[in-house]
Amino acid sequence: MRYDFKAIEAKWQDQWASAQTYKAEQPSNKPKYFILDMFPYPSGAGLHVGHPLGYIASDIYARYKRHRGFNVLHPQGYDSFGLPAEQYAIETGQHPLKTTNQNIARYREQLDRLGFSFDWSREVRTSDPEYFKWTQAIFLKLHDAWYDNVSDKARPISDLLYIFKTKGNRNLDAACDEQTEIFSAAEWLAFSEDQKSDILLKYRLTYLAETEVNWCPNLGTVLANDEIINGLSERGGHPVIRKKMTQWIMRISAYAQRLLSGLDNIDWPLALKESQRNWIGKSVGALVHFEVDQSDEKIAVFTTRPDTIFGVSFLTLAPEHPLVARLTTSNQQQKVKDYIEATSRRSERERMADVKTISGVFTGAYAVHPFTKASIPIWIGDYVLAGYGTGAVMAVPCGDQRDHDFARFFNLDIPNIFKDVDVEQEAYTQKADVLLKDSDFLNELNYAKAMPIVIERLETIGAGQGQTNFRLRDAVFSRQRYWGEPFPIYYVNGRPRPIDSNYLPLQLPKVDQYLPTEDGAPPLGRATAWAWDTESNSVVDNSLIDHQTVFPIELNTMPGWAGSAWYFFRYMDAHNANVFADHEAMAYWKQVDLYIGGSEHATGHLLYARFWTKFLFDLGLSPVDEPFKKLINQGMILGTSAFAHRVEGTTHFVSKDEIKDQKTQRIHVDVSMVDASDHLDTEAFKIWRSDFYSATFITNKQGHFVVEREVEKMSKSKYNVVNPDAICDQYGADSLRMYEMFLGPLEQAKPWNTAGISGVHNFLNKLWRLYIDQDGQLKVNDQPGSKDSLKTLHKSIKKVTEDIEQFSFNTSVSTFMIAVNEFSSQNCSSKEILEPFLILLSPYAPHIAEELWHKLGNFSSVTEQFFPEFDPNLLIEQTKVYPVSFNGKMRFTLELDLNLDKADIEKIVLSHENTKAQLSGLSPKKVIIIPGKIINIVH
RNA sequence: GCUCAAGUGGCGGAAUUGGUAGACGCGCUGGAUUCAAAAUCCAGUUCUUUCGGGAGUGUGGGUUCGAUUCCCACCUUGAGUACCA
Repeated sequence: MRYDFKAIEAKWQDQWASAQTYKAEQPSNKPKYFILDMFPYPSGAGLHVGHPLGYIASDIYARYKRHRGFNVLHPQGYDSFGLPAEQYAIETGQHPLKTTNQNIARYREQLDRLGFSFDWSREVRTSDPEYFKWTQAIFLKLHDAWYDNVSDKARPISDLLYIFKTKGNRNLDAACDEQTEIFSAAEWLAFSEDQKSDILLKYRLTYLAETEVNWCPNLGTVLANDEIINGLSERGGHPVIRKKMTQWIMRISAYAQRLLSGLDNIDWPLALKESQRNWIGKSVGALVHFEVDQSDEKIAVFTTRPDTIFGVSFLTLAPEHPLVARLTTSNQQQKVKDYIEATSRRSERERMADVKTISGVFTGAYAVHPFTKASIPIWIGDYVLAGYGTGAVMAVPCGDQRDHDFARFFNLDIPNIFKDVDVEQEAYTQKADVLLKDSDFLNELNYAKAMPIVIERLETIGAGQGQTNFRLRDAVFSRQRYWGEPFPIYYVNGRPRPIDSNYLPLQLPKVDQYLPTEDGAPPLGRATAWAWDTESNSVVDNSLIDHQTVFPIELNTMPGWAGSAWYFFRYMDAHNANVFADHEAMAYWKQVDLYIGGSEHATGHLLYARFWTKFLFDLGLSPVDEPFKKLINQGMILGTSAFAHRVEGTTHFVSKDEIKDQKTQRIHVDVSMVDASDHLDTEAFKIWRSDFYSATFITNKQGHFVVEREVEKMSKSKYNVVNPDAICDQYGADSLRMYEMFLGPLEQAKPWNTAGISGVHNFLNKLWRLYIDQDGQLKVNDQPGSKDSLKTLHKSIKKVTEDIEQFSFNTSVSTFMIAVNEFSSQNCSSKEILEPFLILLSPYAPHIAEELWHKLGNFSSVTEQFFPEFDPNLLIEQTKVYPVSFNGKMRFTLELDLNLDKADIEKIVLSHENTKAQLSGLSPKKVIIIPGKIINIVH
């Protein structure tokens, strides 16, 4: 009987589903293991072969962990709020929920074919009201919390109210807006309710503020910093401009230090930790105040190198700096005005792209050096950014290359404060052990020693203090979109009030169109029933707003990352109606042990999820403060695009090897029309797109039309997408699973090549034929396995176990192939060998393993078996002794099986004549010697 | 510019406390089977060679009896990030 993968796979998928084989136990006495994939956004295009890569890896690991006796939680769900469904709704008027449900159904169908061991009973969808009710509830908790810098954690607003009432905020150290007034307890009590409400907003962990935001006119919404790449939107590549808007904002900056320190204790790829560190951007230094000559003004600068303060030769302000206008002397007035105008005409993007051009202007004013009292010219330069630090720098040309360039360009002083260093040509920017000179009390000190001293002196004379700056900005949380979580907020006198969490979910209202309104309000502004009645605690018609108890509801919705910032907790207790996840369930599952997904979420999702987890931890709602213990980034599977060359301005296509001098354009052709030798099926191509119907082809001498190949990202528009369904039809899910692993290391990007799958497919066929004869009868006996077969088996067990634990799934596939080849040549048909081998194989190719397992007469599932252990005694290598001549000297390289201490080894080795005889039957070690001297002992 | 990662056959890739480089698969070549094809099986496949060998893991050095592996410099590619003071 042939290996009928289609029937086998369908049969076991049904069986597993109906028996709920992969349901996680709860409660359970077993040790837990939580393994999670980044849940997908269900797009209309469906899955391509690149998507399941991470899911296959996590599935192998989940199955392995079950074999090891763990209670495995391996769930899946959908990040189902998002732009594409809304875009489609705008175009067609169809409710995004309908599109979303259709896409989810399609995704599920595709996922099911691959034999994943997901516990679907815990599925979550971020757009499900039963889910987003808790997203809204967590938002309200953030709204009802502030950050206490002293205890270094979030606390409820009620604590803050008590502090205000009893002590005011004078001695309070809390994360808050920059311009927050100081008040006493008495003053607080005298404030009106509106005033109190405004002040509290400056402390809440999610607050409403008018800020400059990144506005994308084409998308009609604001974007967070991580959604912008080079001044263009990540999605769609539309231009983004700065605009003032009132927005909900997450005070993630309060957690900057903890988000940074937390990275030290989690097992994540270095590159990913590095980009989070960059994004958080901690710099330790000092704030220094420079008095301005003949003025009461002070200029504050932030510097990471206060030790170089005696090298300051000028100050530079950003053109947008608020003091610019007041400082500029009358005779410089015009020049400064022209300069500011010129720079403001340049967009942020131009300014960032063009870092070579040096420009600036003198203000005419001078500052006073805090120590030397020397006069320091104040300049304006657009290399200083208004948005970072204080928007002003103390320029130390000998220690900073930008300052150096600026000084040279405008012919300013470059005083040298570094001993034995030449700063004529370029600045000395290292913090190495070079000593300072011409620096008064810092002379003869290095960076490390000078830092604390100079900061202390600055503090003594009141000219500054040590300070730590973070680049991490608070995250804008409002989107002018329909298809997202509504904010549980209504407005009284223009001031936000929370809707009590008992009345959640606040569901999305019906709208006639999904576009912003004519006057620029978000799509929810079109809803006719979008007002909150505080009496009935329900949504009512807008016409009732005149009524005393009825108020307008927030029109923005939450961003895509809201639902994904906590979804891992929901899997622990997916159906709880009273709380986002039960305390006991969370205490058991704790955190995600292994998280697999792409690296594109480095500074978005992965940072926000850590932020929310830390917040929930502070409130005692999470037992852990890091959500993902170990994280692996799977590499992308790339597509191999094909191009046909067309002579420019014609419909003539030229085979790649026939191109002479003609100017040609490359046209993407669908990869399904190209064979393994890169030959295009020209007839199929002609009917593929109507505009190519009359195309003519210049083929090569063999009569073939050769296309050009290139590896690119897999995408519909590049016609290089390979659909997993087609692969399953032709080769089966087990082949696909093994092949995706076989392609290369999990973390690496690698191109897809359908031709290669025949290798693993042949392997599965071979395995089948080895144990099943033509009539479908089992070719297995109850004889014990031969010594060779046992050795093959245990070699495989050892290798596969090591591979899985190190996530080197690609080499395991080779191991299986070698084993089956060896079994075949050993004529191995022992049940004793086959059974453990099937358990070993089942994480990779669960269907065929299950089928053969049952054919062997077993009734329970192969997934319930314990993973086999290897017997080291069967793995003893043969003793090898080989002499090698080197430089006329004789030396010996020995690989011995032994379990002896160094002295014994020496003794044996030095009498190597009968080494082999003496060493057989002991556990493996390696010794490498030259006569008379042991060079290396391998333990 | 900075940070990180990686450079091995025609291709994907193996090989680490330093020990016979190229496992395994694709592709290719030859053979068996077949009327033929598909499928399957067997053999070969880094380059070079006067068939003794010789060279070889991006380049150039170094450490070592021995280096794909460790160290230094450089080149290339990829990823991230960018006037961050």
